Amino acid sequence: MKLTKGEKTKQFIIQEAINLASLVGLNNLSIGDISKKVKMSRSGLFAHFLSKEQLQLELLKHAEVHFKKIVVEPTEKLSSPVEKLKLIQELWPNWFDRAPFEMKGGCIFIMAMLEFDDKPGPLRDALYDQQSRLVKYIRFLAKKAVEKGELSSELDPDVFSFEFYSMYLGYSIHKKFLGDSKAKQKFNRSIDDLFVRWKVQH
Amino acid sequence: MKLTKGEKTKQFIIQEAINLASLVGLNNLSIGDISKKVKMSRSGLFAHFLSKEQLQLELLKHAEVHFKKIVVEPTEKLSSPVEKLKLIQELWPNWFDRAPFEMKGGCIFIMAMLEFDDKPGPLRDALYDQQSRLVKYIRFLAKKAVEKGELSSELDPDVFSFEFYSMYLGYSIHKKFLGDSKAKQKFNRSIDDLFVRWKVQH
DNA sequence: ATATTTTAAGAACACCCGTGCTATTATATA
DNA sequence: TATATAATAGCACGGGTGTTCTTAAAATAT
Repeated sequence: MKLTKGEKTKQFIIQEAINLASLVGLNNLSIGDISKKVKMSRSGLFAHFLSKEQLQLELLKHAEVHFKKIVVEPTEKLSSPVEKLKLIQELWPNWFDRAPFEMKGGCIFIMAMLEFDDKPGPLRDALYDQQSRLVKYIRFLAKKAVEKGELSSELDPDVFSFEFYSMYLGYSIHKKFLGDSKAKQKFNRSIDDLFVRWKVQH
Repeated sequence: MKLTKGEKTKQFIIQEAINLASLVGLNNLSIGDISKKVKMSRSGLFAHFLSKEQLQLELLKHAEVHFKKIVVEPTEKLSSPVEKLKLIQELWPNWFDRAPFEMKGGCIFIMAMLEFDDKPGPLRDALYDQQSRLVKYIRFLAKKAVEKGELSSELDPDVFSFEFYSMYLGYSIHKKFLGDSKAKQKFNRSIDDLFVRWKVQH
């Protein structure tokens, strides 16, 4: 399939904009800043999108597509729920490093959640949708693992997904803001422990 | 001690501004918005601060003072490290509800960390300072608890504080953004479990 | 009651914002 | 290669930004 020039530059804009958004947030992102980055006029860039909100939405969708591709879809080849969860554990931190766009500022979703939690609209809806789906998926896997006897029947899948998700948040903050070089190590220790704790006794 | 009129309105400004900042973030906070809220002119309000950055710093400091008063200082009366940690567990979620200012948007520190993690300056420094001190305090208590034999000697205080802090982050996101009404319950289940896990066997 | 200092408002500053309109240039198609 | 279409730039708009300076009013001290 051949991309028209417009489509090509649009993709380029999106990649650069995502990088910028991971630094300043989706909301603080300004069309002027992006246009400087891609060396276009504000109006020329703007013509690719119907509005700023539309631009933000496209960035979010674009990031989501790659998030799925990088951390969720690989798990579909595995049959064991626990193995799936362990693959997520491996792929989730630094997932953005494997994406075709840069994300120097860290995970764009976390910042976006805080930016939009008091700002109703299509952006918050889309973000809520994808993040709650992710949490639900983790919970689903935990539940399946219990059913299959891979994890203890005393495990509450709701609490499991809460802890798993929390650890990722903690990892992000520790690594990015607190500058903790052992953040990933601690993340893995904590998740590993989560599995050990709820392992069925043999 | 008698407050001059200027000091009184300044305090009022700070309270209203913190409330606003918890909704939109410290960075997106605009002097125009605050002035509308307190029904003053932009310049009249501005005169109370040397710059916007100074205003942001004062908001951060003000919030910190009350955070300490509400969740840290009460623990100083207790002698047992584990009891101190359990009191933090109780006071940390919704600490802002007990503060003299409103914080409708949730914990201001979490949002600020994400806003400023790529923005070097005095604000990031102050924030880094207070948050890392908090993590260190939790780690210190965990270490003391191990030394006193209240927690297992196999516990790594570094991982303990990582998990404790992560759970608070998870609690905030689950409650505020994901609208999880059981967020606090899950937070407590997880922290309780943290203590059970590392309890010394009797 | 008067003098002085503090507090607030008003207007103006240069700058950035998202967006619409118009003209020009580059591309794709015949 | 000529023509139709798509992509981009330029300009202008109303409005918001932090900040400064000048001026009037209000609070405080004498």
